[in-house]
Amino acid sequence: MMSSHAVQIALSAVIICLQDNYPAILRNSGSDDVFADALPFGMFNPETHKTLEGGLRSWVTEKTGLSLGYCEQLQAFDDKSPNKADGSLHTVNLGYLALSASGTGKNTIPGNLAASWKSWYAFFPWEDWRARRPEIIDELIIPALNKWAAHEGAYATTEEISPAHTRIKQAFGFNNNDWNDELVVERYGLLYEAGLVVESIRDGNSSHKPGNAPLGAAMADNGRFILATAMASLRTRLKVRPVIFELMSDEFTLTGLQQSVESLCGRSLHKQNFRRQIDNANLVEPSGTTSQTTGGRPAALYRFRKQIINEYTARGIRTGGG
Amino acid sequence: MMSSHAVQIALSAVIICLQDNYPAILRNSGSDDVFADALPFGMFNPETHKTLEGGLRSWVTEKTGLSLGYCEQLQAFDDKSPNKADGSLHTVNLGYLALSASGTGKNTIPGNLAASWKSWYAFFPWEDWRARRPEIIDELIIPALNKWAAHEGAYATTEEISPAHTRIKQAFGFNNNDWNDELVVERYGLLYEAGLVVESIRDGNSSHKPGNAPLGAAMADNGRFILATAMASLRTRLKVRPVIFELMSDEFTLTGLQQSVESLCGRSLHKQNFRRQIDNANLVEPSGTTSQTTGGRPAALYRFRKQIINEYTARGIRTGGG
DNA sequence: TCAAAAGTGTTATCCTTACACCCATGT
DNA sequence: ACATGGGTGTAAGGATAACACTTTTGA
Repeated sequence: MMSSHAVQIALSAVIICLQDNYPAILRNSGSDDVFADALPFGMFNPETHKTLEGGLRSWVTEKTGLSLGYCEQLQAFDDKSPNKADGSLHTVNLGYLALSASGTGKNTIPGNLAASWKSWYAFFPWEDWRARRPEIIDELIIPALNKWAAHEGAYATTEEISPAHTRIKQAFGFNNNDWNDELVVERYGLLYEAGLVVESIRDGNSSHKPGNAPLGAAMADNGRFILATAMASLRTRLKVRPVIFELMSDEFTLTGLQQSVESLCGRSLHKQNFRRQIDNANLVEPSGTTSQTTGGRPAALYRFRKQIINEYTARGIRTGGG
Repeated sequence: MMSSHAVQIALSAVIICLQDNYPAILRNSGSDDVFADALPFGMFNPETHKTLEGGLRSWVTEKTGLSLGYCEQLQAFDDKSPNKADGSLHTVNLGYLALSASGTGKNTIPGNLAASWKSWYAFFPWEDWRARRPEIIDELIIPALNKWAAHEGAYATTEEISPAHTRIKQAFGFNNNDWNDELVVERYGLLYEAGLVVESIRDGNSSHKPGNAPLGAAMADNGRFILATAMASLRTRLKVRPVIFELMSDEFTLTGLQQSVESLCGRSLHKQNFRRQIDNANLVEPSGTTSQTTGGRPAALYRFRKQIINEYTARGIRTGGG
């Protein structure tokens, strides 16, 4: 007899690698509709998998051939999709963040798979501030959110700012200079609640008029929410642990390192200060060789000083300011 | 037919409140052996519970009568206990951290329950540095760990420090001054691996000779590991978000606030700098009244400025230095 | 009057931020 | 020569860490 507590656990993976100028995630593209993109996942099998993370690693290797380095559990996510009536088990989504290092062929996946890399900014265009404050924010997002908040916060007094407006300001910044790159989940959550992303309409959250502009590419199930969590986690982690090197090739230029960090946190950084940070933290050492492929003066190549882990708990990279 | 992927999810809660001078957790004390203390939990029921956190809140309210404030999912934990052969479902433990505010009667739980509060330092005596560096570290822990590491790291060259020794130094501090209060999991993990806590012997991790001194009170299953995760999370969170006020009464003195923070991070803080922190951060406002119960000069009472959340993303409390 | 705890003022130091400038290579 | 990107030095500002000292109560 089936216990009323029986569920199954889907181990969903946000697998990230760095491509030319943006972080990319591995996604399955099965169907043909707007929800075509889905996070790859495998079911946890308690009989064959000793641990949850072990289960994840085993299906990733099996299905994609990628060998994962850094791997971190994100959270267990509620399945918000309506219950299937076919008696199949309720599924709980356990999200993981995994990093795949750059390097010759390391990120290639077999051609026969319906999986491929896609820029994470395709799903979150408002998160990329490297060139400028994205137009989509002022042209579409803020007006639509304010409209929603005005409706939502009708009960707020005129003196106090409504809770909804507060959330908007916190998430998207009070002014141009206080954008917080870590609030990815808060921002997506607002857009979802306000009915501005396609997933929100799909899930029957239709008490709000759907915006007619699609804000970023959608994903199946709660894939985009899990991705938002992964982005936030990585952007946070980056600043306190040297995880960036899990994504780099063995050798890299300082500018290359800086661009990688920038692509992850979606902001451009101050060159000199970035270099001093790296220098002070003793995170890298020169490999002795140079790269001539950068266009101007040849750049010295560096590698990660793995020994730093033996010296003290290695810190990450500060990205404050610009 | 039972799917091979079927599991059940136990929602385990680390419920924390502040008692006189230490943080306390709610624990069930059922049996009579060393593993008597267990984290309270309830099974997730997908038919009645809409969400995972909802499921947790509902059984906590039902069984304990406590109304939870802040609640945060920690992680899904592997069940390390050997599989039962009785065909019952494999259980995955989903850990939560929940805070219960102080105040008249707010933390009282019905007398008919086999649950009660217990200092978290009973389980982790080496984590309380408020009075001094705990003797247990130098008298028992470090010698035992070094013995284990010497055995473990036999392959290390004489020039390089062995990985095991590195982990010990990182977790317990290179010297007296660089204790990192957030590394609770790393420290417990080391003790577990080295066979120095009773749980490690119980779980059959007996390749190492068991130490004959019990290091802290044990817990059933992986309860102590989950508790370690909760402590680490709270100590980290404390410094970036104003969660401390979820544990305080409505009104408090600055010294009371400081002692609460100290009890959580297990370190004593510099009074003047603590006050300046609080002042600069605009976290509290005077209530206008004073408390005469503190022994010396009456102390002004303060309350949390809830509006701060409307002004910007409120920060937490720095605890760096001493 | 003295112990005990509350509360204030000031200074040295370091890290962050920002600016201005020089160097080596390809075209 | 000049454009392009690599690389360095130095100064202003703010937060942190540490210091010494005064005030108000109860016993």
